Amino acid sequence: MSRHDETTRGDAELLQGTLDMLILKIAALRPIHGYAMVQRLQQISRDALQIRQGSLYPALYRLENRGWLKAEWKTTEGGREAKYYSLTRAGRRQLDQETAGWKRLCQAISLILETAE
Amino acid sequence: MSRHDETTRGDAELLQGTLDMLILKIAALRPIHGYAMVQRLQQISRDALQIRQGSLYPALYRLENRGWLKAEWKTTEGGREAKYYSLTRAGRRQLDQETAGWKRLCQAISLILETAE
DNA sequence: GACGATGCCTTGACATTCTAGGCATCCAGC
DNA sequence: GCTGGATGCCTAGAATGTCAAGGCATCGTC
Repeated sequence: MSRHDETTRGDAELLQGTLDMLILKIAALRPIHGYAMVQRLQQISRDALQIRQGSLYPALYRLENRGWLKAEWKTTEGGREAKYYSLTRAGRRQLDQETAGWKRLCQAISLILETAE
Repeated sequence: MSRHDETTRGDAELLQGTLDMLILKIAALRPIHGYAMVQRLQQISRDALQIRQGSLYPALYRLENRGWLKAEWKTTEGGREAKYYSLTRAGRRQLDQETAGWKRLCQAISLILETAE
């Protein structure tokens, strides 16, 4: 996936506030570097989610700064240096909290959307 | 509900991008004025959603400007003048579209969150 | 040696939401 | 008659997060 792919279309935007949760979740599965996160998220969501690098890296920086992620340079299978992110204990808590909040909001919005009359 | 109630607590934030959809939905049920929207949304969502007036009114202005809502001054049951909003045809389309997008995103995020291993 | 994929990053614009106020009217209670 | 709360509208400014659009370096392949 080259840089040009990500600039071709503008749909598939995500909801502001969910990106952190998604990143934390992906990092919780196993340590992973940024570039791979994009692909993994896209793959799991069956192309419904398309995270931009311009959104991802600032978010990673933010999450690391808040102590929810920790980074470590390692070598990929491809033999390159990459920054692997994994969850801290606080990150785990944060993920749980955000997940709970997400579900609450989801339910609330469903209540609204399904109101007839 | 006075202004002071809404400044006392800071939780129950909503996701950026969902407010427009919620407003359109509420207005689709029946013409309604801004002040009542807040109460209605809170009531239907069982207090899970708390819309701030400072978010609401700019949003109403935005939606009206885009041709999705139309406003009309009428008298409330309480005998006051209030601005009643209702959906335009384009607003109806927009609501359907946003609802579909919301469901798609919801599903995508669920896929991520429910990924084990 | 050009091009695509892999990897990282930054800058600036943009939109949306929140904070924190303001204003006017009406009614109930003291 | 006055005060405070509820009903209704609105705004300015800050904070935040995302996006667009670039840049850089390395590697492999044609």
